[in-house]
Amino acid sequence: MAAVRQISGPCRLWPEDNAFIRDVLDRIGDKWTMLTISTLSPGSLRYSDLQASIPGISQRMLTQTLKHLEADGLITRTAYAEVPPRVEYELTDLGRSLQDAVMAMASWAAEHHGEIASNRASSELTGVGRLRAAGDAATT
Amino acid sequence: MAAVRQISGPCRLWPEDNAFIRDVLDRIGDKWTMLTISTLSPGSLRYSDLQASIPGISQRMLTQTLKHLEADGLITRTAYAEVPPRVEYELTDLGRSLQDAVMAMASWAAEHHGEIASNRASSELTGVGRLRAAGDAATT
DNA sequence: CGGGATCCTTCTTGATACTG
DNA sequence: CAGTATCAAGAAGGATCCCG
Repeated sequence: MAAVRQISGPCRLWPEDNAFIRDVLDRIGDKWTMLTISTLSPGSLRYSDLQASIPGISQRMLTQTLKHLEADGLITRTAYAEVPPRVEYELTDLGRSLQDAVMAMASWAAEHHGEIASNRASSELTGVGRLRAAGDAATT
Repeated sequence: MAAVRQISGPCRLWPEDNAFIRDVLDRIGDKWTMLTISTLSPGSLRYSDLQASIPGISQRMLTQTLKHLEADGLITRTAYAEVPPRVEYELTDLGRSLQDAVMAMASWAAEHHGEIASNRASSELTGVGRLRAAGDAATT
């Protein structure tokens, strides 16, 4: 019922139902989630492999991200009761379907991050998008 | 030079350059940014229109988001020195190029948020992706 | 090896009040 | 109308220590 109803307007995508976008975004829009998904794209990986593949992540965030993804049904967690504990994580079909979107974002990021960087540098100089006025006065 | 170099591997997308992704993601991965971009998709809008179109946003976040987007060169800000101040925001070409990626995410979200929701509900019951053990154990 | 539980610091965000 | 300036609450994240 609350689906993507057909809007008669021009290009109006999400009427007033921004809700579900924010909901989904709050999960997969997070950087670690994105990186985790992309890292799992090639195939299943173990906890330590993931941690190694995602440089800046802490085990706290990795664990949390992994659990969220598992709870959302985007990945599966398989624990092998071996002597040296081994746990493998793998994308589910649902998770794989997200890959495309993630790739789109990633590709865009790869293609334009240079442009964005220079834009930011410029506005930094011209003071265009200047913000940070509040709390900046911590001259104490 | 740090672009999407061709990797010879299987599906390896981002070598060890997760950096730029996180960088871009930190800006456009944010929910307000996504919503703002999508809201501006149809065409230019004024500040108040944007605020009205994005229900939960506070003027602080709207202003901040708008400035970030402007600084990144994703939108343009045009102020008309009229008696009732009027400022219009519009996507730039760069901003429009992001639309696709945003749409991809949005579409995916629209298509699967229901599925995700039920998955989450299930794991909530089965305790699969259960986290929040800390402080939760007030069962003493 | 794979986490679970904690502590503590920083960043983010919302509510509010004021201005050109 | 279109922001700007502050403040305080809360969430997010990192570093640690510990266990099975």
